[in-house]
This record gives sequence, structure tokens and C-alpha cells, in this order.
Amino acid sequence: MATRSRRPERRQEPLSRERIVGAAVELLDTVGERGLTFRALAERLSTGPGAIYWHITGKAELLAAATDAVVAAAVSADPTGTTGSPEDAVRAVALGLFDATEAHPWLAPQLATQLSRTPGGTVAPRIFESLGRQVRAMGVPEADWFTASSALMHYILGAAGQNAANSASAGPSGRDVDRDEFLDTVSTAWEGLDPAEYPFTRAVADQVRGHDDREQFLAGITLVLAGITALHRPGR
Amino acid sequence: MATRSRRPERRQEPLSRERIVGAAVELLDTVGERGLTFRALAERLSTGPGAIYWHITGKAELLAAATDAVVAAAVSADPTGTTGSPEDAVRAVALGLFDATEAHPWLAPQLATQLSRTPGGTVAPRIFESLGRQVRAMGVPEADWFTASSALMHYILGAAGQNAANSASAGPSGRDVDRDEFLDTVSTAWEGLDPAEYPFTRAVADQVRGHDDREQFLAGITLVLAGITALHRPGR
DNA sequence: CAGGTACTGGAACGGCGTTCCACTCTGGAC
DNA sequence: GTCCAGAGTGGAACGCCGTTCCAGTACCTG
Repeated sequence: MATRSRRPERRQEPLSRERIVGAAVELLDTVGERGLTFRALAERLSTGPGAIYWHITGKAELLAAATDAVVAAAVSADPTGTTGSPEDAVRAVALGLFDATEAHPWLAPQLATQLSRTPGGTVAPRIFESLGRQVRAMGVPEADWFTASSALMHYILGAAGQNAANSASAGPSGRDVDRDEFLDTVSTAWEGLDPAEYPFTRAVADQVRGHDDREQFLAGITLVLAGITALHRPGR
Repeated sequence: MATRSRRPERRQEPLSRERIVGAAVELLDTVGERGLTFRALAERLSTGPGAIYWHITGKAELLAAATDAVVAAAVSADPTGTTGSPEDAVRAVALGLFDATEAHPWLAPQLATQLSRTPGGTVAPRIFESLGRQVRAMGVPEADWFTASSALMHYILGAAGQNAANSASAGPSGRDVDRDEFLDTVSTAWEGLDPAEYPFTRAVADQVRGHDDREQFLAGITLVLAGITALHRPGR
């Protein structure tokens, strides 16, 4: 069966950069960053560690490629019509990244490492472009494009990084329970801080309990957008 | 010399958590994150790897302690009088962290990893407290304290993480040159992107060249502060 | 069918985090 | 002054990692 003459299929499917990166993402999602080893990756691909090095330079490139693949999918997710305002489009991009960091808990630290160690990479321009277009559409003057877009990107990356610890393992139903448990733990820990040194943190500790990360994240976006409007929008 | 009877000094100075963390920070600063190994640390402390484990659980705790030590020093740096406005105090805290990530290039990725993996740690409350007090002083109503402080913290951490790649090795004089070279590289890379996919990024590419990171960072802070004022300050 | 090239995968290397344990040193009991 | 329990030390060893090496295989070209 299948065209024998054209593709006799060496083994099953030839190894390729794409297949390797895909397997790496799966491995990261299931067993975490420490579980991604070349041996485990080789076993999953039914090959040896050496074969992988023909397609990938090393672990750094592997992680970069995995990060890039996930980010590319996240920011290019342009689901329904783009009928909304530029502000809504910014929110959509931001939420795409936020959700990606929740779906892939390894993403946030990896993003930070990537961006601070290899700023010439493909990840930063991808995010920057998606946000910048909307900033331009908001009517911000060209001189302020960079400042406004950077501020948005920095807030998004900072916030996404923070909120990535929640989704515990992979409970399909117990997710909200885990979340509440987690927030409760943090809240309790903050309430137990030294009153002399942490009066403010203690005062807001119970605002943490039961709050919605997504909503909180969006509130921050709104705040930054308001700042852009207040400072960089000429006509008012 | 010295009181022989009281402290005969076992070797020179007894090993302690403090001494270990201090050496770890020095090692991180000089040879980078990959250079911080238990063997190198042991050699620097004139001991063996095993002795370190009596004081520190493992590498994770070592990195957490090093991060915490640097952050604590950064946010508590309260130099001149606090006569300025709360907004200026926010800027001071933010710059403290910004400068810390420049002085310790390993800090930014470490912060992200720390905060997303161990949010109950001491690092987040430290930063949150410093910022939150000023938010309160700005007259933000209590219900918005958490949102405003979080937004500030997220922006600061996101931005600090981004800008940490610049200070190359340790050139005492050639720092600005390195900076300009680095920005030039990024700018050139952005100009070389596909015009169809990255029109916006290409358009702002030369704004990157020769800009001042610190100034840019402060512009973002101003932007977030403006958002807070616009949205959360009752009497406008 | 011969030869070259693209690709494979198992074996091996150096170095890492961590554990183990024989040992030293020290303060308190008698 | 003697002794001892236990805190503290540090070198050796273990298992696993990223990476390299290379003999071998499968495919394409002529």
C-alpha cells in the first residue's frame, strides 16, 4: 500500500527539525523542563541522541525553537473577525500569550531567559510586531511608537511570567480547585509576614484570595492602555 | 593575636549560609550562571562540595538565596531623603531593580524562574511592598491597591528582564561602546526582517539605535503611573 | 551497479548535582 | 583533666546529563 516507488519510508518518517521541536514541546508539557533530555527525546523519536544533533545545534537551540514555536502559535491566533478596536486587539494578543504561559508552564522562565540572552531572536519581534500594529492603529504618534509598544510588551511578559505557576499538573477538572488552593496558600503566606516590615502586603493579602488571574491581567492591560492614551494620544 | 581562648578559628572562618551565598553571588557575577558549580564554590571557600550541603539544601535554594540577597539590597537602597513625591519613590525602587539586573546579568532570568516556580518566596513580597506603599501614598483607593501595585511590578520585572543582556563582560570603560554596538546589532537585525511580515518592527528599528535604556525604562514607568492616575485616582 | 552523500544511532567522555561517610573539632559533664 | 556526643567538614563515589565521535545504513546520481 502507498506508493512504494516514491517514498519507501526509511523507518517510518524521516527525522526533521519540525518533528524534533514538536516532540520537545510535548516533553516539556508532560514532564517539565528537567524532563527534557536528549536521551528521552531520542527514545520518544525512536532514535539515538546523536541523530538529533544533525538537525539541532544543541539544547539552547532546541529550547529556543520550542519557545518560538509556541509563541508564534500564540500571537498569530487571530480567531474571529478583527472588527474590534485596536485596544481589543491588544487584549487579544495579550491574552493569547497569557494563555500560552498557562498551557505551557515552562514558557515563562524560558521566555525571560531567551529574551535576555538572545535579544536578536525571533521571539521579541513577533510579539513586538503584533502589539505595535495596534499601537499605531490607536493613533499614537510615530515618535512614541517604540515607548508605547515596549511598555505593553514588558507588562505582558512580566505579568505572564508571574502567573504561570498556577496550573499544577494537568488535572482536567480540578483546575479551579488547584487555583484556589494555590491562591489560598499565597494569601496565607503573605498574612504571616512580619507586620513591621510588610504592612502593605499584609493589608492586600486577602484580595489575593479568590481573585481571577485573567481578569487581573486584563485590568493591568487596561491600565497601561490608559497611560498610553493619556500621554501619547494627541487629540486629548 | 586575637582572643585565642574564645575563637581558635577552626580553619579561618566557619562556613555559614551567609558566606556561601556571598560567594555564590560573586561567582555568578564573574563567571556567569553556568560557572556556578558546587565544585567551584567549594574551591573558592576552601572546602569540599559535601560541606556546603550541610548549610544549603541544594542548587535551587542556593540560587533562590542569591537572588533574594541581591533583590533585598536593591529595593532597600533608600539613599537620599524620601522628600520626593510617591511617584518619584516608585521610580527610585524601579531604578534600583533595573540597575541590579544590569549589575548582575544572571538576575533577570533567575527572577522570572524564581517567581514563577516559587511564588511563595520572599522576593515577590519584597518588591510588592516597596511599590505598594507608594501606591497607597498616591491616594489610590484600597480596592485598587492590588491591581495598581501588580501592574507596576509586572512592568518593572518585564522591562528589567528585557534589558539585562547589554552589559557584556565587565569592561570598566568600554561599557557604552558595548551598549551602542549591541543596540546597533539589534537594530540591524530588525531592519533585515521580512517587510511583509514585520512592517511595524522595521519602521521603529532605527529608534532602537542610540536610545537610552534607562530613559526608556523610566518612560514606561511614567506611562504606567499615568494609567494609575487616570483610572484609579478618585479626585482625578 | 558503483560511489557519494545525507542521515542515523549506539558508545563513550567529561562534568555536573548530589549522596555518603570517615573524620575533626568543640563545648559541656563529671 | 578526661571523655564523649554531636555539629560540622571534605573527599570519594554515583548516576545522569549534554555533547562528540564514528562506523554503519539508506537513498540519490550517473
